[in-house]
Amino acid sequence: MKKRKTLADVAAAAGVSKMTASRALRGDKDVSKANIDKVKQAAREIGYYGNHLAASLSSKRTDLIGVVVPSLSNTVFPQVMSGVTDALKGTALQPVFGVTDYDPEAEYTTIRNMLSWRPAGLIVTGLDQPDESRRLLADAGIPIVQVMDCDGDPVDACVGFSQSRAGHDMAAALLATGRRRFGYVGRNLHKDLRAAKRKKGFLDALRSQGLDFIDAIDGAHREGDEATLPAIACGRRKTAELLARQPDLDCIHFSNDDLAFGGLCHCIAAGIDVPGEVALAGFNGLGLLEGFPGKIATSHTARRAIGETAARVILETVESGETDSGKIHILTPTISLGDLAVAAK
Amino acid sequence: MKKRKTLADVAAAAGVSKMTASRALRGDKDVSKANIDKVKQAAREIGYYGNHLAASLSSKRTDLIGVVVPSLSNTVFPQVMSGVTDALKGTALQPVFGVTDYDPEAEYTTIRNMLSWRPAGLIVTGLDQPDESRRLLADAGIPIVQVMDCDGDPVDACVGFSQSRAGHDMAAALLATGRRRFGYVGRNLHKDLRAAKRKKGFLDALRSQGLDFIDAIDGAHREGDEATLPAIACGRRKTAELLARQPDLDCIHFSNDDLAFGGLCHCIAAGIDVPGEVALAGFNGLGLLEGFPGKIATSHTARRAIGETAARVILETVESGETDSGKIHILTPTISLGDLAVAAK
DNA sequence: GCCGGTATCAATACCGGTATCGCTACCGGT
DNA sequence: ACCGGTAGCGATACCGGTATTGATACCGGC
Repeated sequence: MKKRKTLADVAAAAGVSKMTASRALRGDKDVSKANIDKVKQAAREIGYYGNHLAASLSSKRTDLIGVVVPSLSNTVFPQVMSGVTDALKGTALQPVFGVTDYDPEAEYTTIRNMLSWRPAGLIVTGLDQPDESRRLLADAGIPIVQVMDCDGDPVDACVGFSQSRAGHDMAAALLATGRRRFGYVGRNLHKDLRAAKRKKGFLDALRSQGLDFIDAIDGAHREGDEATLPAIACGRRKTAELLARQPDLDCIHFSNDDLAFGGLCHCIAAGIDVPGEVALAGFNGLGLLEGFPGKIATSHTARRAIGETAARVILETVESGETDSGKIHILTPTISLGDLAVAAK
Repeated sequence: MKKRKTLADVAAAAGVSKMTASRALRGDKDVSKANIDKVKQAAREIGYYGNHLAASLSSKRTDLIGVVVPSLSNTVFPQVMSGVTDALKGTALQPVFGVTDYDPEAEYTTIRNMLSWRPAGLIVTGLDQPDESRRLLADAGIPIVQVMDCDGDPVDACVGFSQSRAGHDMAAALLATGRRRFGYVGRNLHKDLRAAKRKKGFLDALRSQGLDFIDAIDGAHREGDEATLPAIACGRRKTAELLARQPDLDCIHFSNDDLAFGGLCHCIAAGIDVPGEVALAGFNGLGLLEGFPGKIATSHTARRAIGETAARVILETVESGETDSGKIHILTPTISLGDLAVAAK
């Protein structure tokens, strides 16, 4: 294999100094048109493509934006990532993704690792990082945007919505349709803190009416198949379990739409009328539900927009050269009740 | 903001030279236990976390593996990414993702950009990069793994399956159940080359029996809503269109499961018996279909395993220090016909 | 014809690490 | 007591770019 081309090679080929070559390729001024052409031509001929490592080290700037998400299997996060990617398209900035698997330890490592690339900004999921991670973020000296949640104290900027209020509002909406006998199906709640917040918000609303979940499957146990089982299949199985124990529920709240859809699958298969006999409520408003004939209740969250806004916040902060981006952007989810509104008891 | 801590700061705090500090932190040998402790202690105290830019530039090695995928909205790719992430967990290597939106131009830019970070290896989707991109990959001097497809000539290694054979086999399986009047629904086929290959393979199998698609919606036109409409809703609408034009089809092949599921949604809503009146066949074997009561035919592709294998190939090549990883790994999809086998005419 | 100003380029000093090599001190063997 | 070997550490030279400063030539104005 031939040795990698360096800027010096380009400069030599073009008959100018390294510095002039560098300026020409970056579109800096102070280079004559003739030399710009010569350099670009030379670069193309020898197949030069630069070295970000050296460039960034030297200039103390990178065009990287770190994005830390907990998971790739929940489609919500790829959608946030899409939003970020889109918003950054056409700019000099470039996203780099990291996955934590809902593990705070892995999150700390990932953040640290990202910071060691000296990114221009960081987007991380959630507000509830452990102290150690928080300190890392706070001291990084770059714009930090925490997304998906706004119940708490952001390190810097924040784009999302109140998870607990989202849960609360959904409960209120369901209560308004006359439902009283609630069940809950969740998964990994010990790790998915935002889902836990929604559950809590939901529960608070129930309690304010003197109600409670009649039964709940959190899935904090049985790690094994939890991890491997696709969410929909998991939701289906757990719904079957729950309804076997409590056949007279009139509403089941799920921690998200995947599980809820699984629940719907069970009901269809078992011949249970939804929402006649039992109403199902998920969370997120996945595209999946849009095309599907049977409707369930859900909250539409603006994942894509959250990603886009987060990216834009960083972009603006970087461009304006400010130190503090510290704004809070709230994108409240909108509830849709599916066929439930019509079927209100 | 305080100035970023450098290795020199750590060294000073620990009372040793930069070099000793560097070695201690990296776990190199030739450092006394006492000094290792002192340095690590000092690093923790002042909150040092290294600078990958400098380290990589100096050592001429990075622990980055670039992963280039066409899209994040097709869940298949996040799944491949998940596989890569998992396989790399616990190793020194770290994935970096890039998205091309099925645009060859963007793909070229992304590859170039990734290479300029001097990654340890590259995973790219597909075999059909334009010449310019191919040359870039071939000359990079690092292990390259092309994934998801193996119809063609890989630059280096290759992990996937034959897209056209997959199409062919599905057609054969459907023909064996007695279906004869085929329709096709696809989306973005002008960009999604692999879906186009599957369609071609499918069509070849039909033609070998003297058959053809009676009607097909490719969706190469009407860019507008193509892009924004969720895949399932899109599949539903197009299926409605197709069946309106050709009510007597006995089988519709879709370019993937999302569209196929959309088709199923339409049939359910329209009261069309699946697979009694018309059989539906998708591609990928999404988890979505597993929990769902109504079954359609599909090919299960091992996305996760493809990601894992690709990562492992790079890992092994890097560790063994070989120049050429050049193996071809085939993970043939398995066809499941859903309720179709039973309902065979 | 002299002068300050501007356009263009080159030389030099880093950026923050790591590779390399040399030096010292100390070890056991004879 | 002498010697080769090795463990432990530090000085120095890079890695491949960019910021900065300095040098040169050429310009119009007086």
